[in-house]
Amino acid sequence: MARYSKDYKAASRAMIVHQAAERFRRDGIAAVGVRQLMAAAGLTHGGFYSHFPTREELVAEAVEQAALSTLKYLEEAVANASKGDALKAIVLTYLNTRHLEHVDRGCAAAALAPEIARADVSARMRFMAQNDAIIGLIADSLPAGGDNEQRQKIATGVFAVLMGTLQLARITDSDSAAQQILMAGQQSALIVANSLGHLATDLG
Amino acid sequence: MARYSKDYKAASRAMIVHQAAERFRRDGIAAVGVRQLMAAAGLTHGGFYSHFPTREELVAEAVEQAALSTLKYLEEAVANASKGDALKAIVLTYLNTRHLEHVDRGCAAAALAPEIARADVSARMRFMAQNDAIIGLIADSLPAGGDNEQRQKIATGVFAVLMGTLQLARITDSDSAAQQILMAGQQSALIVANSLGHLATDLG
DNA sequence: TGTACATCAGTGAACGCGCGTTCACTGATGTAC
DNA sequence: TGTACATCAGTGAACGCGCGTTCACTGATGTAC
Repeated sequence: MARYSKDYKAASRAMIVHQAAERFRRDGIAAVGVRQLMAAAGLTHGGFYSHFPTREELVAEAVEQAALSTLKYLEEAVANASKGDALKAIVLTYLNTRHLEHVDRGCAAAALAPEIARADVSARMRFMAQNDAIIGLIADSLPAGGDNEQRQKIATGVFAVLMGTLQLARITDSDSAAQQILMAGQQSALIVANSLGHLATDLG
Repeated sequence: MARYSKDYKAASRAMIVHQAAERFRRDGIAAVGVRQLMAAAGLTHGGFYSHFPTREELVAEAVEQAALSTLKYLEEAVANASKGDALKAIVLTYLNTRHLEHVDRGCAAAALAPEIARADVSARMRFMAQNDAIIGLIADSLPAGGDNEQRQKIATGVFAVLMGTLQLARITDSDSAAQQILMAGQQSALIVANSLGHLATDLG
């Protein structure tokens, strides 16, 4: 691409965001510096501030993009699933060995949720917009039943199981323990999803 | 306490671990330096290495202690609950506004799971031992039914909902949205717990 | 087409700062006689 | 009881290093004529 073509700088910027989205998920947001990131994008660090006003702004953008790519990945899984199997497709796409092992390409929430909670308000809001879309996709994939509010609650619960399960499985040192955790999460996610239409459990 | 009494140095060490357990949860493990930690414990940084061989060793110990204190807190909630309400007590103790707001005193998994997954093997194993005890407490609090293996799976799923829900609720900028997430998590956790004895949902 | 100049994406030295870790030291407390 | 010495928890300067950020500069590409 020509250095002065309309898209040249945009491509550099996209590369920086792409590398950040991967490395933040792999190493943690706090552990990745501007220099390493620019080097990973094939650039030197000095140019960073012609693309982003601050490192924080890149964090917001990278986290948003990471969440967006998980949304797209799950949408694809749903599109490829046979009718009625959308939810099962989401659960098995999210809770499997490949996703367990590829933190850097996986769900931003699973890799970074507590760190995102400590980020500035703009990063949190941009992340949440994408993550709410994921929860919306889950809501649309639930079995029939319930009003919109109830479906939203159940979808939120399903996502919490998925994310929490993946995080737990990533902490263990044993492959077999990780597999057992993944299977527990699969079962629990489907239990929550299939509860729609049963009597709601009341905390009374 | 006398400077040369048997417990003097042990008390300093305990103070360092205590401060680390709080600050790691509040700010993230990577964001807390040895100097700030020693200052918070009322000491200067040079003495750190007469207590711990490396910062990593403190991380392992602080994370273990943080998880242990959550275990004790939940055990107390169970002990104070009327018979048959143990699980409900755990869910309402874990998913409430107080816990949401007090990251520094709360569940280590909810505050740090992805960072713990990146820590060295000793930290991960020591954390997991305590966290498995929490899951064991949940298993013991489930309604009757199921074999041990099934109860363990369900307890793992319940914990994943609890942890995942708290993390999601902490990301939002809005109190009311956080409350809605907490309520969704409460409902989902109880749905998973009460599934014991129903027909297991199969992934077939 | 060839030359002069403007543009601007990217470079790399430099800023002050905090990191994890080491180490010679201080000085209060303990023990020996 | 008083003095001399040993112990050792804690101190703070110093090490090399990477951080986020700034800025004067480079040099390839573009435009004007």
